[in-house]
Amino acid sequence: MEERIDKIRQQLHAHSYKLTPQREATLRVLLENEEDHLSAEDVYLLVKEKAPEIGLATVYRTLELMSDLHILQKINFGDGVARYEFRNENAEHHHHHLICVMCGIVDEIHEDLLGEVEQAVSDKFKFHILDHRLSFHGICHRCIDKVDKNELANVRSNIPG
Amino acid sequence: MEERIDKIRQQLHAHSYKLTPQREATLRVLLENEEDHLSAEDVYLLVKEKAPEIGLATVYRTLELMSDLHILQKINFGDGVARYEFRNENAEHHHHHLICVMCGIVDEIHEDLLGEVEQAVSDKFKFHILDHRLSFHGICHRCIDKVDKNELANVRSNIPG
DNA sequence: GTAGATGCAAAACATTTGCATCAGT
DNA sequence: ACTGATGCAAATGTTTTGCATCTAC
Repeated sequence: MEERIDKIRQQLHAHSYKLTPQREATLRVLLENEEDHLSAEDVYLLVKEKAPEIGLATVYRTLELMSDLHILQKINFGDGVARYEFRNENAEHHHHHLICVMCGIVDEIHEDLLGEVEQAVSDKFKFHILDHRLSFHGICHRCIDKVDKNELANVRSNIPG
Repeated sequence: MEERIDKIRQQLHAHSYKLTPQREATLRVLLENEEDHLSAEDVYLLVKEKAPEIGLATVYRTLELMSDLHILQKINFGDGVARYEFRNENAEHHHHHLICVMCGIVDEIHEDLLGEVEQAVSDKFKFHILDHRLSFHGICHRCIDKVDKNELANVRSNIPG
């Protein structure tokens, strides 16, 4: 935790930005909830518990800055709010998501599934791929036993655009 | 074109909705621009040329209704606006997109690229897949010759969340 | 006539921006 | 003091909603 904060501090200083208390508090919230794909509003509410004077705009500006510096990745699951997660600087592309239409939980897949697919797309369409986005919408292992056939039609409508 | 309108009329009637002139005009705009992934605002401006009295809310309500009936698919490329395209009721899943970071054009891939990948994900994570979203961000064949190395760093920032 | 559909304006929502103030060097 | 960062409020942009009116059967 502390090493990661220190490393980000250095990255900020390298671009002559400061790691202010607000920025640090925001980053700590994200680090403590790394599994959760928080929205700006989520982060704001959690940061407010520790630093009640912080403003929503500062949270947005911090998230924006961290995204510009490639420390965070802004992601969009189609539900109308942006979410943020740490970038893995080793991975060439960002990872994939399993989104459960029953409980809404988002799991991550870190395997690179698309090597061959990218090659095929690149060849066939003469498209130079820089990155990709892949998500699966369905029912997670925690919910699969709770589902009956009648429900299936309804949960399908939880798949966003 | 007319057959497709007729078919949609029947689908609407089956749910006791009407194909009003406004809805028909909206659908015709979408049919005439099927390649273009129009936003609600885009549709509104185009419909207004034919039916100037139409309101933006009606366009939104029509797009929403068509999405509920699975006639349209609402999609989100992460640029802050929803876009709409016709669903292919034969295809099990929706198709994939190639998004050019230079010119912004969105091409479609209709091949099913993910059969094996889905099987692997399904087995490994015990996740029951209902649908997936896959998009590639990169440089299309029309732009590839225009790019030089200096630009590459800049266009990367056009990849959204 | 009744139920659904429309247009307009207002509201809602996420996000961004202007600006005066504040903090660290 | 200077530069960047903050908090607040106002502005923005997209989408939704309330409501009175209209339309089609």
